[in-house]
Amino acid sequence: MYRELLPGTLDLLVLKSLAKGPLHGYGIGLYLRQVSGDLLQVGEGSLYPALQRLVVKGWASAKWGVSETGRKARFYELTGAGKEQLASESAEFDRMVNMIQQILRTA
Amino acid sequence: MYRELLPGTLDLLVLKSLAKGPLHGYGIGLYLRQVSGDLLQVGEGSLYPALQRLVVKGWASAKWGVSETGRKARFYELTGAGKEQLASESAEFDRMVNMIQQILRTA
DNA sequence: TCTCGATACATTGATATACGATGTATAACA
DNA sequence: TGTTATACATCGTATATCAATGTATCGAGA
Repeated sequence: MYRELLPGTLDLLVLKSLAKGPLHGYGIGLYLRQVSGDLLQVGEGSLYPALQRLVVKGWASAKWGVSETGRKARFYELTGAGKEQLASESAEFDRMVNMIQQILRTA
Repeated sequence: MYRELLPGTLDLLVLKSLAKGPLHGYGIGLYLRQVSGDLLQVGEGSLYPALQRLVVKGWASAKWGVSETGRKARFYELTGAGKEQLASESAEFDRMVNMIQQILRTA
């Protein structure tokens, strides 16, 4: 079983990470770790494939740049379609969760 | 992408379905469909493997019986470990969801 | 100056999951 | 008699996550 993460939610979390502006992969990992209070530690073997998926689907674009620390880094940025995807996938997630929690709470 | 179901939650939903008493596979499918207001339609190709998993892990036991309609049917029942699993997995799900929703709602 | 830790990229292989398609069989009912 | 609903199950495919591994660079401190 997958433990670290609720399966199927990684792409959504990455989309959200990019919502405030471009970030490189490593930065996304740090961001998620930070906003989750160290609960989420997304491995690179999960994160980079996820970023590839977003680019392939046209939800993010990637370009090389220089990180805050002066290092070469690949920056990912949400496209217009990516912003729409974030909104709809987020709503869908809430819908799913509400349904499941309702079932779990029925006596 | 998986659409019908939030991945990783099927076993939890099946455990919950069995919480009120023994059920056969077909009955679980009907139950989930009913309590979700027709939103959830778990296919048999998902459901039966899930039941096998629960049995293998010792969370459910299976025995042949006769259904309400007089048909031969395999009834699944929660074990003690299964009840514990339902409780802990349910709590874990809530924990995960809270974390994700908190992240999604940060400005 | 050399080494080490942190930063940053990425791939590979193992494992698990979900789903559509398919196949079997029986009971009830029209 | 045939059709629908019930009930079991498996197979192949697509997808996802994760652990492990590999490469390279930068800055700080020994």
